Amino acid sequence: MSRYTPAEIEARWQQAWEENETFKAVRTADKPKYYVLEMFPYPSGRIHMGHVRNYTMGDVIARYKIATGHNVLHPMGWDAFGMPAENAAMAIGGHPKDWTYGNIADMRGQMKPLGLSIDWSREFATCDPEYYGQQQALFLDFLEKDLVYRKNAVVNWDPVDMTVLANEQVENGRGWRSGALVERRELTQWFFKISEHSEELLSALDRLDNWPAKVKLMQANWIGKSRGLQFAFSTVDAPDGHDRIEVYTTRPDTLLGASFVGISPDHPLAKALERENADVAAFCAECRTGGTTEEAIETAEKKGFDTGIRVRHPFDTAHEMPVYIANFILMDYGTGAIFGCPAHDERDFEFATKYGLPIISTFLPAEDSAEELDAAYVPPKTEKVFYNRGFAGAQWQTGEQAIDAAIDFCERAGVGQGVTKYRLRDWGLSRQRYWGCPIPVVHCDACGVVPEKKENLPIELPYDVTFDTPGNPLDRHPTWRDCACPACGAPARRETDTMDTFVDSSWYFARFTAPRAEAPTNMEDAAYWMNVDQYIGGIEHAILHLLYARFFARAMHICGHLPASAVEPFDALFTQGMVTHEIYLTRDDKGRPVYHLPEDVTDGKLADGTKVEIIPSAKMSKSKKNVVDPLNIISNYGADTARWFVLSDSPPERDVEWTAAGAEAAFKHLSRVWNLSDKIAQMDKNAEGEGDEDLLRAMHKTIHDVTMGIESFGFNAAIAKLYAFTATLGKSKAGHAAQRQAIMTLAQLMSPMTPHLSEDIWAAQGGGGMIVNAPWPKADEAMLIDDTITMPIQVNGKRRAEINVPADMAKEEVEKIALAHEAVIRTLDGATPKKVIVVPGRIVNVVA
RNA sequence: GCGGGCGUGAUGGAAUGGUAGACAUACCGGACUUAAAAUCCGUUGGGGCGUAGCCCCGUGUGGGUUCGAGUCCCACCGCCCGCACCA
Repeated sequence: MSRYTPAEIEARWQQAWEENETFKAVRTADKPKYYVLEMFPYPSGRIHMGHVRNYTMGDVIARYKIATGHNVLHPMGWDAFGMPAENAAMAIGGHPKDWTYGNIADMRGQMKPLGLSIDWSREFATCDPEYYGQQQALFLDFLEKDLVYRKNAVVNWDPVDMTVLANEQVENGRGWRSGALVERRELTQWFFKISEHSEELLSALDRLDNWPAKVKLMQANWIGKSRGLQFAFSTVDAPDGHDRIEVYTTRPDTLLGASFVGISPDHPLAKALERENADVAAFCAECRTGGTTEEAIETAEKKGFDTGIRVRHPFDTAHEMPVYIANFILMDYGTGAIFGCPAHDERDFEFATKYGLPIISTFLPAEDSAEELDAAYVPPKTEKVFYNRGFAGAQWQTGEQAIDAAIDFCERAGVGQGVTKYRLRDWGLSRQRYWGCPIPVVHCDACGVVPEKKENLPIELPYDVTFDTPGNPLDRHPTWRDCACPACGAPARRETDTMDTFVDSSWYFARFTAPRAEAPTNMEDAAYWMNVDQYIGGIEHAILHLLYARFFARAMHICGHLPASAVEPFDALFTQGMVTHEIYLTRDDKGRPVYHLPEDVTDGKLADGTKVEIIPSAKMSKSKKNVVDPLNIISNYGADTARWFVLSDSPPERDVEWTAAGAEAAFKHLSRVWNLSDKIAQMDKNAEGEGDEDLLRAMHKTIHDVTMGIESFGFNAAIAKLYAFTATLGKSKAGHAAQRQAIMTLAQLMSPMTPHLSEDIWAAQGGGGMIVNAPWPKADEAMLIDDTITMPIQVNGKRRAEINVPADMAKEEVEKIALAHEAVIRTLDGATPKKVIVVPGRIVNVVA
């Protein structure tokens, strides 16, 4: 008897697919198209189990769609610009370009043995000049259509290394290399006008029926549409030009409870005061340390500085309130100034308590509630409360009603107007780094900022740069910056900032439809292949990447690079979970953890018998030594085993824990299937047997269940059905013809997950051609219906018995049989049933 | 701090509001073997009783809706993801 030898089988079929160009995406009129895309990888140099899981899921869909008669586009590329390449150059020397392309070659070599159905002829990397040159062309088109502009924005500044830091490079408010306290500093930067599209990006979410609800909700909250009142306080004793402070509030119903005004340290008034008052300057400088992330700002201790300036309450000019500079107010949202109502906002309450400010309620839980509060009273906006200081007179109403009433009242009183605002900010794309797409503009002393001419694209990165000092090597390069002004021809300077890598990943899906086109896209190809029918990636991209890509598709349409039908580029989205692994650790004499590799641990012990602590289900990370290399799994068990396992144990949207035992079990199962096929192939071709009908019924049910499983991303459930059917087939005594039909169908149903094994079985059974080209099996509806069914019988919701009845039995008949059941009579104990609920084909519930 | 998600046996998980624990792992038992491995078969949520059977409890905690809740609603606890310069 022969054995299952994946190494030999997999190499053979991969070669066959390649020779036949099986996965080359072609446009033909006779078939519908299907575009399946997994979020392309960053070329770190090693593939990991997360990649295997991501690409296997896409591959299952791609192969299933090939089998169901589609022209499938399933491409692969590399998100190749970014900081790690520069970090590597700083840490170990070498050049980011060499490092990146070396990693791409390595990873391609590691990916090919997985047997993915990828059209490799479309491969590109975002650091290819052919790609980023087209991206520069897009930038120039965006500039022409007024979709991009320049303004000041803050960055993290490391005062020791004299360089801009990414948020990731700021650790606890300090630079990761220098350890210096990070400061916020303003630079002039390029911005995409994404916020102009806020309403459209928000309302279009409703049409994305095949996106996870949670992603749409996160995007909607991120865009953050709100209705509120914008008005001004008039100031007392403020510097010239600051006689008003504009404020935006979503809770104008609390305006009569205002007790202070807060402004951002970056507010124009704060800046004016800073220039003339050393104490203010010191406070603002303190506020500007510690990184630019919203998280850092909002979790920092709330601090305020009383400017001594007062404002008059618009509805009671005798009521003067202090103006504080406060570190938790963001200049980017609203007007950069707020009024504080401590009674109905927890943060304001904390602030007022700290600085001894009055706490004035505008509504209370009840008419006779005490006005003194020991905490902010913040009920849901839909709850009815009693307004003791409302604008529509004292009365009961919900917050929602009161807000509308307040806006209305204020507008009529001439205090501001109702406005709609969005939290979404414009997308800053400038990066002060080398390894990115150069921004194709020139700075000329006479002409100002001038776009580069399209015929000069791509503006290529120079190769001769060094990374021995922090900062952007393009700034230090002796000649690269020097150029002629495209407008006047005078000597000018090239912009040295490069683009955010999110720009690269915001249109690569469109480029895949015509990767060698002389323009960013070819409209014919884009019209045929777009949209991406199924996009698959991690939930961590739920907001930024997906929002930017949606904006880019709109912008590309405006510039004529995508059809109108492609402004929502991803028809269906699936967010998959991570691959995790246990962490094994012991403690050193100071109690610090010492991590151990999985292969050094047996039965929870090290070789010397020391017991290890086990942390279950942790994200794979090199420093925790819990990384499993897919290449080891492939060389031990084959790609089909790795693919089968990552799909089998957990639902795709959840994390899956990699276990050695699970991988072993997957391999055993595939061996079992292979042996089963081998046994059937050796059977007498004319052999008759028993139970052909039962086997074929089980087969058709399996076809149905697995098809549903694949279509609904229930891969783990589909695999459970395949396990069960394998067991059924293994035990079957059916004749050769039925068994052959069963094993070939099993191979087909498994083929999206285990394509090599399936091809081999197909060939061994004389299937003819390759299984990858065979049409997907169809379940015979007549074979799915059972004549009799088992119905559980509940008494008061608890299961007490079950009965076997014909599937089409009338309700009354079922009820009669149920009530006559011995266990039901016993449980009722003489009581008369009040009601009997019969759910046909499902369940009977007797209510006593 | 803000936004989103998740929580079911020893473990990963299954379950259109309708028999909780499919399928797999692990454990235990059996067959085969001189033995082991491999392979095959079987048992296994917890507790109890008069043990061919029956009863009670059970899906993070506490409430609620329903004939019926793992599933829907509210509150709490724990963990995970994102927070605009990580990709």
